[in-house]
Amino acid sequence: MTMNPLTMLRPVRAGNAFEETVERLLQAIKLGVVGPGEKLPPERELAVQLGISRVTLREAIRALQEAGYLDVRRGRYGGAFVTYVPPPPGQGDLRKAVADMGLADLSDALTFRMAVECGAAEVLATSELTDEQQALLRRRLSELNEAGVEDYRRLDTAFHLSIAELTGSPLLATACADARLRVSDLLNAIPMLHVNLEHAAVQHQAIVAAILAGDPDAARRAVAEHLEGTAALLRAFLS
Amino acid sequence: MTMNPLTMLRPVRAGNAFEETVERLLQAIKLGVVGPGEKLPPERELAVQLGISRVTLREAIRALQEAGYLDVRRGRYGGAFVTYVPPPPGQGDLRKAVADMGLADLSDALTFRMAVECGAAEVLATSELTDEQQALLRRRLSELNEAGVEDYRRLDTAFHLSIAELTGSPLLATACADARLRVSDLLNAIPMLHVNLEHAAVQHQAIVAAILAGDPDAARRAVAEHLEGTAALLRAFLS
DNA sequence: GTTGATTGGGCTAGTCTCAGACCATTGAGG
DNA sequence: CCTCAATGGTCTGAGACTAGCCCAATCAAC
Repeated sequence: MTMNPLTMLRPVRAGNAFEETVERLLQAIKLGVVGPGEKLPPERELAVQLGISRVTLREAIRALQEAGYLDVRRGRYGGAFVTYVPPPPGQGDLRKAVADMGLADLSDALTFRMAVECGAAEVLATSELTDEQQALLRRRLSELNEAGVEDYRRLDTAFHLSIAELTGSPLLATACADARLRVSDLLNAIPMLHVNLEHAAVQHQAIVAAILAGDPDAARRAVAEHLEGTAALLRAFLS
Repeated sequence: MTMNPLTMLRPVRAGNAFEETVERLLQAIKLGVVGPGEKLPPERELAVQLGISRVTLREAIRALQEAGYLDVRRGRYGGAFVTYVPPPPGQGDLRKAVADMGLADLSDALTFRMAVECGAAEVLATSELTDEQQALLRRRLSELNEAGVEDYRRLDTAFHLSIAELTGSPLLATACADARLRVSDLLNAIPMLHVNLEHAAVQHQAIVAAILAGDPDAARRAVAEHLEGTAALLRAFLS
């Protein structure tokens, strides 16, 4: 056997459709893809998008409703409205969050994130951006800079994912989203200190500048430095 | 809506379990994870590894048997033996292979591969390698250098995937395997010209050297150059 | 008010998938 | 030759999942 088969012969499906759907919707909610007060697409549409039957989707929505994440209303202009508001960041849950996922998985997730997000930034800096794309990137940055404590995580996620999506590579965008998901619980548990936010703002600025300047190496380094900062922060609060 | 929901609200499952299993096994066979003459793990084991029932696995195996990829034998020391031998590379099918996946998907796959494989090499060059790991890397390289036309693709895959697996990040390894899969049909359709093989050998050597030297930047550049070569080759045969 | 479009709520028949048990075949070792 | 462990082959009952249909509620527009 010349190759390790474990990488290829891994599980075909992660669990049953219901569980996966709950997980997926929860991620969309926690990451703020649909923010507080907004509503999910209509069941019939969403079921198609998720590639599952409406019955299964409804079960998942019902579970999230009972868990307090959604408020479901009938009738025209009804829908499943997000009631979840992200908890105020605090140090309390960090150790628990880490314990939940395991140290090996944490390292895995951070490594993965570093690889794909750096890659995305480099790709984006290499490609020619339209005025519209440049504007989007700038807008995301300024939105993030003006964000309050409430919205910071969501807009931070939006900023990072925009870089991935702008590459035009769905695979890369998905990988970045996946990476973000795997560390989101950790990120939410980190207290947002003023100095850290300032560092992050400078780094975000550097990332955008490098991308707009078409400097792949600088973009990569900027992202690497930024993510390294996050990782260091995690380590600091864990030790 | 502050974020593009299409990245998060994508399909939960790619298809039914049967189809996904056939696909997965076919990939393992075509990539040479289980080479010609070797056999798949026993059904009961494999079903557990793939996270599916034995019934579904058997259906998939039967399909592959009827398609001529496997020879299934009963009794002790029996099993599902791989009969597939990779077809001799040729230019004939390249356009067809590209047409099958579409130009946008091709670009997506190449971009993704560039990002994750460069990332893996950089990560690996950053980490401290044990003697054993260094030896594995060297062995894969020398195996590849001594490979005949028959084994070249398989050993090339093994070499690239080893880099990903040695990072110790399953997520990254899986991403690299996935990326490789998406271009494997293209790679198989490229004729293996002597000059190209020589270039590739030099580049492989450079990649290993950079990793063993612990030079992340050089490792990244070496991989980027190597993959860019492949992409250029594809473009050349397509125009 | 009445209407009609939109949306969630619910039902059913059929298919897919699973876990587990038991049968059939093979071949090395005694 | 016989035995027995390992392996594929088969069946069954239960549960998950689906497609499609119709009902119920809501609210803007008329």
